[in-house]
Amino acid sequence: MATIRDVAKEAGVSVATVSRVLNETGYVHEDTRKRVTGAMKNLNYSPNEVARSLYKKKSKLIGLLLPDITNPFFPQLARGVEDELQKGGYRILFGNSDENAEKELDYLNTFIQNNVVGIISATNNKSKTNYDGLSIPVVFLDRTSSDYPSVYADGKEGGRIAAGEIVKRGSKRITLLKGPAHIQPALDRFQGALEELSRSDIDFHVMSTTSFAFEDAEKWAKELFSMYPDTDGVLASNDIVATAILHEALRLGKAIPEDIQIIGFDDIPQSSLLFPSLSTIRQPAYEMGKEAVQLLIKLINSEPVHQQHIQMPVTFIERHTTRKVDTNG
Amino acid sequence: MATIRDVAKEAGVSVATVSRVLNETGYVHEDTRKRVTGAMKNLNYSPNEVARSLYKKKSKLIGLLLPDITNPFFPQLARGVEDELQKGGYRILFGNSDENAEKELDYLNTFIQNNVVGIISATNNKSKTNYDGLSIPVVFLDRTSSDYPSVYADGKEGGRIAAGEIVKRGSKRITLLKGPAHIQPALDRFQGALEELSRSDIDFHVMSTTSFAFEDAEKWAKELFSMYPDTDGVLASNDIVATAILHEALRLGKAIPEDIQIIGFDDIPQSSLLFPSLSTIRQPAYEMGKEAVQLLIKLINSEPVHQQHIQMPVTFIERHTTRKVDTNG
DNA sequence: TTGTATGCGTTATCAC
DNA sequence: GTGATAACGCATACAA
Repeated sequence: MATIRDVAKEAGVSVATVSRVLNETGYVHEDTRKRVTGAMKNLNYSPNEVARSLYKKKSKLIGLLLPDITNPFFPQLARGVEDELQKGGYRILFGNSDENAEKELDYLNTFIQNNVVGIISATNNKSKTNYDGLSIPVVFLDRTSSDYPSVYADGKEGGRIAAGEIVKRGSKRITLLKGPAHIQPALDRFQGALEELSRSDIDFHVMSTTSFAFEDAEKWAKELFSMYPDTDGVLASNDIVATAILHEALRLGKAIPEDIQIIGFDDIPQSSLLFPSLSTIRQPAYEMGKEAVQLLIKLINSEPVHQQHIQMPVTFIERHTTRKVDTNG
Repeated sequence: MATIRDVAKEAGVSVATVSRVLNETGYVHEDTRKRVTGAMKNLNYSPNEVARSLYKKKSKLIGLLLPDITNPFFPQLARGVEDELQKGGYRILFGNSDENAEKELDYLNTFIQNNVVGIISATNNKSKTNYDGLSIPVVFLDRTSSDYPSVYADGKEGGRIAAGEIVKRGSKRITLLKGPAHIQPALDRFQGALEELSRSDIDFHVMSTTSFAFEDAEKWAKELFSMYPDTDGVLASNDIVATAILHEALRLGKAIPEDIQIIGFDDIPQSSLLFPSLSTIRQPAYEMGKEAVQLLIKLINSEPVHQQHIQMPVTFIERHTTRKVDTNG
């Protein structure tokens, strides 16, 4: 690896001059500028970001902390983050926390140790104390916070919409699935649905799905139909769980959406490829990622920020696990 | 942020001594060691990885380059990589290349500029020249290479198995889907299937699916059934495409697996949640990620490596888009 | 057993 | 316009 010194020697100038042409700071004669850029080309020079980072006490790195990239909701988020970050020349230091406070703290520390200039975190740990005392901006993604800037979907409204739509379409014995209690967005959508359901005259059960893991989804599905066999409407905690419910319902020979209606949450890409395709509440994951980055970059640059808390809209995606509203039963 | 100098002052020793206790190198009296660790605690000191990296010319960072984390096959890989890397205290600098040579080169450059000690790349670009002249170890993941260490599944064998199984189960008019020509693993599985099919007396068509994107999957599915409406067996280029085919077949009122058998490739997590659940050729993605890291770390440490090219086994996962072999038609 | 001094590759502050 | 040089935080060779 060629260093700035090598370039300086090759071009017959001082390192200061090389640095000037590199950063386009200060005056430098056109001729020498050419000699320098020529030397850079010759030596295939590119500046050492580490040295730069050490001196300036700031890098072009940001830390991205996700609960688990294996959950199909997060790749979308991550992609939004990356695409937007790339525009500003930032790079991603990446980690999965598994919603584990210790792992989270560990990653946070190494982010700091590597001079990241900002952090985007989508973890839902109670221990926000992990973030206190950080001298760099943090924005929470898919997570509300009064203390920190955040970008999140309107889960409560999503829950309300889902409940409203399923009731409007004629389900009478609804099962409401409650996601993990420690995950705020899951709680929000649950509470929204609960609120809306309570407002109606419909019977409903609440059942807890204490994880969003693929391996467990099937278990919840079987449990649901063994406990509430006459359910004719399911409000799932997310699309994974909804997929498993759909699978099990079909396996049991139920007609969808005639016997049972199902509404998911998230609108992960594969939901439209199910058969019948899954009606769901869409969160604009990719856009949320981008939004979070835009906010973070403003913060990094100490630009004025109008909104510290950005709530993104959710929408009902009507597909084929719900009946048409005209032909409701 | 406290520096080593602050700690030294607080403990009343020199920075060298602090460095010694930090790295457990050289002798240091127990008493002073305690004073130093105490001071570290007091000041909440943790070493600056950037300075360290600059001095030692090596970091605890590795670069991970994926085609697109949004493709459900890759999160598994990524997770395997991360989990294994974590054990060694390494962190991930992450990027998606979109199989775009320019983006790839861009990421590679910034990896180098940030002093990564190794790179794992799952891109399938022809331009392996991007990697020549790198002074750090690279291992290719999900990609064969004679020039570089690599970890990949036996795609050709997978293709053979898939073809063999669908023939054995009685499909007579098979459509073989060919993935993007520039993606070697897709080509391998195609060629394996082609080979096996050619060996039989079965009629078959070949149709190209030139991308693995969700948005296109539906298009391939419709195209397939409009071009080859009497197909009774589909060998899909991956599980996404298979999912779309299944969806379309069901939509057309075909009975699965009686009218059509479908076999996918990858065994992404959601495949088992489809209905009917998808028969597929499993690649051990998570394990492949781990394997790649183990190889990379040996390379980084200049340890002897028995196998530069690790081929992982693929297996047929029999689910419900294929008929039982006893009751074949 | 401990301290001093040097350098890792850059940028920025001064002189010239 | 350009060039020395100090400094960023750390690890090491060498002295003491």
